[in-house]
Amino acid sequence: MQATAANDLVSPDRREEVLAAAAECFMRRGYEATSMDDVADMLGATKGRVYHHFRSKPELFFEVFRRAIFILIREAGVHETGPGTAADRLRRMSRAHILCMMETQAFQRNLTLGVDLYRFGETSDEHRATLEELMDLRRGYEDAFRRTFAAGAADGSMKPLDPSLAMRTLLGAINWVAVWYSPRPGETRAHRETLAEEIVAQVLGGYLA
Amino acid sequence: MQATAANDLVSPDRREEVLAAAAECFMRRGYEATSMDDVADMLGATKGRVYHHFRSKPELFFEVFRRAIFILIREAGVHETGPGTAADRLRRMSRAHILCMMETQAFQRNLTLGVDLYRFGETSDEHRATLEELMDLRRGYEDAFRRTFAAGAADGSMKPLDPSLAMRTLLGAINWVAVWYSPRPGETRAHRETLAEEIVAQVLGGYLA
DNA sequence: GTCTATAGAAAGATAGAC
DNA sequence: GTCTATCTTTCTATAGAC
Repeated sequence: MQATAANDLVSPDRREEVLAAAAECFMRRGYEATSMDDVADMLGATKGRVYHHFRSKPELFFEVFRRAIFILIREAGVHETGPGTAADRLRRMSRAHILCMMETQAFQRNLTLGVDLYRFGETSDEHRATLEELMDLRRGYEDAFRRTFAAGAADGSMKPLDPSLAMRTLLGAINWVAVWYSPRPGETRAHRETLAEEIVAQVLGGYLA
Repeated sequence: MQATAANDLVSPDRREEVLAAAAECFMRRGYEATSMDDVADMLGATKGRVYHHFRSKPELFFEVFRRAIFILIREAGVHETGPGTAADRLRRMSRAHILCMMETQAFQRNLTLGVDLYRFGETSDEHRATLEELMDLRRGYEDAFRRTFAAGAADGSMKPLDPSLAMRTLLGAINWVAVWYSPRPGETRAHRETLAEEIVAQVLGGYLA
């Protein structure tokens, strides 16, 4: 169908714009404090446009969340398999994770918010199912770090620490980048990569054998 | 005045109850998602009680925030001065910080929320001044870690790393405890201390000379 | 010091024009 | 596909009884 083909080209981009605006708003003000009007304002539009692409505010948030975790899996998670020792692989995973925190900050900050919603939120059955699915995605991503810590203990490249605890302290340190980082004017990718390397060097030092 | 003396004994406790309930609510649902009715419900009371002790919702939040940072300064910040090398002092500071994250979790989670409010929030002049003051308190606390990293480079007990970056990665790792930690039934102080020691051992490893 | 009742503002969501 | 107008609910905050 030609109409569908056209939509595949045009509609996703418009939808994408709404999504990016929502991520930015959620990051700035938080999920609850962000109104649908805020998202629309950021686009220079009105609510009508937002509601045309997303049924409700929770669904808008879920899409932002899903996007954030997909980016992490694609950019960092993939390095779980690769050459070298477990320590080498963990270094590549951490480096990529940090760059994601810096370059898709608006999306990534929402991962933390999502956890809160999940742990304490009173949501409908439908939304709860979606949250469950999203949390599974996040857990799966975290498992890659857990497994790599275990692999490091096995291949001798890393200290034999509790893999779950190590995963949490490592992810804490590098997730926090999304909290304090803000790009300097004129900053290049090379600057961010240098910064990421420094952080990795500091953080991973404690886990290496 | 006897009335005042009585208030000094009674009123603060009632106020304290409201404060603790607010911290708990803010942690569970976040600041914006928490209504004054939610806080009252947690007390088995109505809004009237909350508004009797706190003029507005922001002021309630500010008090929670202030309490959180005071606890950190009192419990962890004080260890900046003490015996041993800078590494020894940083160990004691981190250990105490982690225990605060576990034992006053409800209060501590709000420190992160406060940062968001400050970075992007559109607040009144009065509230902005208060936020400025609270952020100075937080900055001052962070400076203790920064200074101790610098002292560690000077006395040779720690690697000569960028103190600001090291402070951020360390605090990221140990702040994250408040995000993932949840107390097990029957857990004792001794359990938490053991856990805190493990985390400190893992995290500080990378910074030691 | 706490409650009930309510005013006033803001937000999520929908209907229908264009 | 986007806008205007509006319905409905929810929330902050206050007034006044007890």
